Amino acid sequence: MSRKKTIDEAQLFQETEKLIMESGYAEFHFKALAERLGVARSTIYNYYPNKEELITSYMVRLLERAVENMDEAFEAEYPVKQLIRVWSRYANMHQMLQIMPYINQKATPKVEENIRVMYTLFGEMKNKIHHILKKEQESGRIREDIHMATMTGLLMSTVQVPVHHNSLGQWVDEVYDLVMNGCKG
Amino acid sequence: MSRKKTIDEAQLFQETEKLIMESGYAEFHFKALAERLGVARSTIYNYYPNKEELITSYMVRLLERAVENMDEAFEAEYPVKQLIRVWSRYANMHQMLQIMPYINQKATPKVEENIRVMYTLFGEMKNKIHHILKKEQESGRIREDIHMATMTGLLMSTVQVPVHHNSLGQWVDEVYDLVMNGCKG
DNA sequence: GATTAAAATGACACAACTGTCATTATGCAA
DNA sequence: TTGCATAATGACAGTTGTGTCATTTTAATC
Repeated sequence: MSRKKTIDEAQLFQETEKLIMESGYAEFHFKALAERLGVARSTIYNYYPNKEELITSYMVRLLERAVENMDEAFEAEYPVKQLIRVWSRYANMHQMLQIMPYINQKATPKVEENIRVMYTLFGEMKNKIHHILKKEQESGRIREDIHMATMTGLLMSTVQVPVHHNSLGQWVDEVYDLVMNGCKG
Repeated sequence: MSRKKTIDEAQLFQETEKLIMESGYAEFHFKALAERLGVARSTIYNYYPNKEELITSYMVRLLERAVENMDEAFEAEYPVKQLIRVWSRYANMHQMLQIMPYINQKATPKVEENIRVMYTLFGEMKNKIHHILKKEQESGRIREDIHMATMTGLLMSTVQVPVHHNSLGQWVDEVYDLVMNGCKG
């Protein structure tokens, strides 16, 4: 019964990410999005009432997946290395998250709700990293004379290190080596 | 002769930075800027023809100063530590630079020129870091088995590590320790 | 106090995105 | 094939920032 939909949420999310990655958040508006999807701008309003809800919904989904994937690190042989690997796999997520300050976070109640959920997920991520580092400290593989917050911060900042190698594996190897052993000759 | 100016470039730059730091680039427009400066919006057009030229001019000035200040690291006893110190001193500069993708870089020829200058200055910064690391390698204080680009990247990414301590000095101590010696227990 | 050069201002036309809604199109089912 | 539910659409009004310019204000000088 009734008419078929021409787009779905998956396409919406996909084009949202592509648009933002290619053109930045300033270029992210329903006019540009509609063009890429091949539908009229007003069609998108049947799916999301405004761009803030669309983008934050997408971010929540990204974060949820990332949080799930971090559990791999708990079971890995070298948890910290696995952490860096998972972390780097979500490099574009980090790029997406950087646009948060530019989002009108009070656009609608739903947007505020999404932002709250995102902060909760951030907290979970930090907790997981914290747990892993703590566990590594207890088994003596990580030093205990540096504030945990500084180590967590350094670990999380490694996603900003540009990938110069052909394979992500090499990047992970080098960064892990540096994080664990430092630059000292 | 003639009328006195009510604002100058210094005020313009100061309020520009404050506005962006407090409200983000999306809120940076001449209407908001004029309100903070206590002048009419059109007044600002007597100083800069558009916001892109204003913001990029300011960034060029910031970068120039940062590049100058990096020379301190060459003469310091612990060059890498000094590098981290100078680097961290310009934390708000890094925050400012993050808005670059949101600037309409083709707004006017002058904006394009400013962007070019900025890239040149970036190059200089990278060169200086490179030189310092190279020199440290030669004196055996830094290992040589990791790609220079990865080490430079890690060093530069440390500005993202949040400052948890009361004093910036403690932050520098810990980050330097981690960068040099790693997390290994 | 009149003159004048430079600065400040408000109004105007313009451009771009937003959100809504009445209308039109589609596809299934009776 | 007709009826109906749902999706898509285009047009419209509203909002906000942009850039210009004729006019007004200011202060130094004559």
